[in-house]
Amino acid sequence: MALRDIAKDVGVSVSLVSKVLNQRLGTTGVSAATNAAVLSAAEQRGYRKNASAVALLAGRHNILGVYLHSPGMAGSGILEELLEGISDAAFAHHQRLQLNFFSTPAEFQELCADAHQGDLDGLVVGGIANTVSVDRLRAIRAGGLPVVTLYDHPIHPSLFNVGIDHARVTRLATAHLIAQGARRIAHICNMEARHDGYRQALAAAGIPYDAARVYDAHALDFGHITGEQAVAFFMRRRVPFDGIVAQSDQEAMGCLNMLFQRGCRVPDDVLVIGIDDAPYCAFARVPLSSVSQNYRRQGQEAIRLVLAVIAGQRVRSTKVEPLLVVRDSSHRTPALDRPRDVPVTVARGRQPARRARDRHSRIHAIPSPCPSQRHD
Amino acid sequence: MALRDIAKDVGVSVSLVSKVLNQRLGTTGVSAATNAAVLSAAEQRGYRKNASAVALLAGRHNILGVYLHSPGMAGSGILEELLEGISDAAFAHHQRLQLNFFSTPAEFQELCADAHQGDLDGLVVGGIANTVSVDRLRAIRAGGLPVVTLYDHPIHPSLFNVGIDHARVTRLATAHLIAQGARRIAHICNMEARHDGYRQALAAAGIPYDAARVYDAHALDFGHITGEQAVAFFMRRRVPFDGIVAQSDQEAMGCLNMLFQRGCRVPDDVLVIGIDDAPYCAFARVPLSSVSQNYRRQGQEAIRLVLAVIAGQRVRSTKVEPLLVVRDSSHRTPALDRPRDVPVTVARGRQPARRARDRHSRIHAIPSPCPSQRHD
DNA sequence: TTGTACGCGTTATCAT
DNA sequence: ATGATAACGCGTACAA
Repeated sequence: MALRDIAKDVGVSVSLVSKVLNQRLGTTGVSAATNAAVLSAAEQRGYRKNASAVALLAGRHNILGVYLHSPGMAGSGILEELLEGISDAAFAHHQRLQLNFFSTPAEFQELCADAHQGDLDGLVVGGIANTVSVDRLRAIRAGGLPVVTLYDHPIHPSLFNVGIDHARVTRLATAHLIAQGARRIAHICNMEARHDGYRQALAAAGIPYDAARVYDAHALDFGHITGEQAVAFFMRRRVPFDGIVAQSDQEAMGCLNMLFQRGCRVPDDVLVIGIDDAPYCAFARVPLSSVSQNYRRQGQEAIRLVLAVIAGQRVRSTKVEPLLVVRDSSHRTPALDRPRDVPVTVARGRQPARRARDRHSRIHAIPSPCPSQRHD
Repeated sequence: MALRDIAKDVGVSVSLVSKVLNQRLGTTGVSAATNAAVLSAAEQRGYRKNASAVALLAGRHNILGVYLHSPGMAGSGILEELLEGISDAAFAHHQRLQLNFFSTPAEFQELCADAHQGDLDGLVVGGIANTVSVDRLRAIRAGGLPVVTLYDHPIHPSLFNVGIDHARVTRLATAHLIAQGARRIAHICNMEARHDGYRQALAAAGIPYDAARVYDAHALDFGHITGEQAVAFFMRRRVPFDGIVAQSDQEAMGCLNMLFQRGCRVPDDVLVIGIDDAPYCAFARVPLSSVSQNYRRQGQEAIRLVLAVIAGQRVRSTKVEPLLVVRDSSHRTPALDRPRDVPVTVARGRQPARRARDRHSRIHAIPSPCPSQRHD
């Protein structure tokens, strides 16, 4: 099943077969008879190009490295979504993946050493924490390998980035709680950009900012314990609040647990919203509202971007738009007539950004033009 | 940075460089001088083999297809674990991946059509539900492509499988509850094999089987609602129980929710254990005990197996061993002195099967020889 | 309209 | 101990 075989079948030369199959016939053309014969022979023998031969000839490999920092998002579903976006886009462009997970900086550096010498056409680096070495990546880029990162912001001009507008994430969450009637909204603060969004939403609604309603957590403490501590903190100080914008779904779960333990009702007394739209939001004691960061799209964008760089096109770093997913924890009037979340075992389509389990939660996309689609 | 360049540097032939770098010197050997010169030149120029050229020559591609059925395990962490195992093993063997997720049978068939003609050396098919067509896979196998599946049992003799001993999973869970003092253990039944394990554990402890304590769920209803319904079912019928063996962590979460709603305490009144060891077990209202199905190992095994088949070795389908993970929900005396689960943001190592967040939950491996290690 | 020749980078075989 | 040659499958520049 090589060009040779088809050429033999039809009785023409290998190069002619190649031309026909690639439609590289110049100005002249082929005789209709030969054309048809070649095509049918190829069809019949199930001909398929040898990717290695093409790659060898083209000086490419059609392989993209994907280095992901996996800890910090267990169970959040982030990795699944990101990988689905990445694998879909890679497959569509006939790229194979060298997929690697790393935990420690040492592991990351090991991978970088490999990338430097390996047979990769490009590299996508992502995950959550910025535990990677910018210098390593710059060296790789300087060595000629296109690099696309998946971080909040570009970490260097030569390293293109598909980011997330964090201020927008919290702005969306906070504005939603305001729209639901909350006025004294508490906030767990892990990241400055997200804190900005919280304040912007308050300002836009004319609600004064009160630092007493902000609980400062360490930058990487996104766990459920942080949520519990935050609620306990506010209560200990007798700070009244009727809404909480957490920085992760785990934090929000911790908030729920502590609120219930202290006799509060959600959403009746307090509205709660998390970030990430983790799968377990759907089956929390009170189904948890959340802001999805649209990781599937982020993965797709990363592949598109790195391929564009490989192709020598001029590209720019982009950001993807967050999505608001409303469930009971942030909704004053839980709709009894709204169908209950379907079990997650129901098959879900690949194309729609949302999962089938959430067909019944309302999704609010941001209406403004989406910068992440600039290059489509 | 090709062999040619090094040869030019040193002033020898290309083939000699190849021999030196591959240590294929036959019986004769090389002069120490040339040897050193070649090695240092290669080192200095950062020489790296061109994988495409090697693949072309070898008639291989070093690419493995990985087709995963993703729905049904959102948030369980299964996919992460499986993929970490797969990518680790693939990287170790210098194999790249063509990773694809499918939801519907139609999508699966599309992928199969591609595999049939594509540049894959082998195929790993997995996920949870058996929604794949055995015929399609057999056709692919018959076409010469090694196929390894990740299902409960081999679905055809020509398709090797890395499976899970389901009876052992529930046997382990049930025996654990018995060891903790439970005698009237309820059971949610989705799969016959798991039901067998439940009965085996009872029998081994001399506890009579009582069909009234078994709640029959549909084969694919592993969601939290099933857990709620099961508890409600037993209570409605006034069936007494002091333990529940659920069939998933979501089911177990549903059990917890309904038990609390009805005023029961866990673990004081009822012991609860789930299956899968999903990440959210650690931050449930009562940290949830579970049986891990060791998906990381399963992924590693699948790669090993498919490479063995490619290499023409005789292989056999295997099974991986489940691991019992004990947290508070199944433990009569919650140890106050036991450190609380650390937040998941703590970095975790890649090698150990367990996550850092669970460093403090006790893991009970099965002491018997592990069949999955037969081929190591 | 079709065919020939060459080269991508590597390795195995055979010759020197 | 080292070198020359052929071959893997493909695409393209050039020749006919």
